Amino acid sequence: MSEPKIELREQPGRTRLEPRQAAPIDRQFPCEAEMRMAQSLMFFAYRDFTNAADVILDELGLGRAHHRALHFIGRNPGITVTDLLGILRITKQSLARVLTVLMGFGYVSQAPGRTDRRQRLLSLTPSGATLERRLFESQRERLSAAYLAAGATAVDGFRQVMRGIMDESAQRYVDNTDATEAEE
Amino acid sequence: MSEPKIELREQPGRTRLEPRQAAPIDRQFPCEAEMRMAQSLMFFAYRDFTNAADVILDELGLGRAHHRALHFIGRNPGITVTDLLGILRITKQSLARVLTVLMGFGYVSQAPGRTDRRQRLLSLTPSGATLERRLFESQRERLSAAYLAAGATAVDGFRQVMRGIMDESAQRYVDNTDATEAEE
DNA sequence: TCATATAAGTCAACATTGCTGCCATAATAC
DNA sequence: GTATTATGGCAGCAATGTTGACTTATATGA
Repeated sequence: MSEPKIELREQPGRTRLEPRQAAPIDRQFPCEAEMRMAQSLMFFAYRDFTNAADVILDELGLGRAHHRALHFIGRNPGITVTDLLGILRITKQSLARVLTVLMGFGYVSQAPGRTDRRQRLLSLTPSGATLERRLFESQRERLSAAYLAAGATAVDGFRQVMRGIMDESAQRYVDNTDATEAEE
Repeated sequence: MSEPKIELREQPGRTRLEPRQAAPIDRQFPCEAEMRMAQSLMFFAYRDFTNAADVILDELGLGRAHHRALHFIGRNPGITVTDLLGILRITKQSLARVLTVLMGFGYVSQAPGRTDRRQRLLSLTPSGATLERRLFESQRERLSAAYLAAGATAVDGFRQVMRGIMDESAQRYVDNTDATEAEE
């Protein structure tokens, strides 16, 4: 693979630049090649980032959906079911299936809301927090290596671009998280 | 979370400090808060990036798996089934199911290998290329907005970090693609 | 206070996309 | 000529997403 042998109906005519130095950003800024590259980057980075935790999850008979729930409950102790649904963007039924398992194993606990007793505020139990941390550590290794290799400036760029890709409500979420983390 | 308030699961009472300035990166570089943030960034950015194409895929009765195949076949015309399996990291059966549909709709064509006639070299047909481009354009909007807003330096950092997160073979792949695209 | 809206739980049924194991065919390689 | 490789196909299972309908408890507002 890799080399286009036959045809390739796309790229009508590309101007060629000889070398291939640092960053050949000449024409319009986000050129097609860069956008294409981004598609691949998203695929591979997401795949390998999640794979790190999948190994542990497999041992426990859990899946990525459980990890996502643990992560967001861990970051937002006392979150309501509705709010968690809003973050994950899945249906109540999909979340219920996951939460039932997590509560069955004692990783997540519920508490009625203080002001609104219809709510069931979700939190990690000690063992849930331990598991979530274990999953986190499994991803941390790969991630911190990437961060260290790239440097603080690159990490800042990474954060900016990732933030820009997500929709507004997600941006607001990470902005708040960021603020919260910083002041804690 | 970052700060141990009580033990480490929830936080009944948070100590609050007033301000919340720029970026307090003092301690070790990739501090926990940053790693935690990255988990959220990966989730939201991937979710919204793929969602853009999902709308179109739904109309056609296709899924993300079909999009991924179209993307990598489009980027690597004449790729063998084995190589595509290596990129996608799924089983032969999972890919076969997807390819059967794509060939049934006439989006993908096969040709026997020239040197090894066991191979079935995969390429996009004209209509496959059109569809792939349509899917690409749906993601491009969001992505190029993010790129433009962040700027070339940030994009470079984004690329570096994403590359560092993926495993070695994926890094080699994107390095080759990068070189190929740049010189084309 | 009664009507309506909201938070949450639950059931049944279904689709997509992974996986395993097993087997077949054709072509290559030693 | 036998082993290996590239591909294809079948049966069946698991995880996780979906819809739609219905219930219960609680909150809220006219």
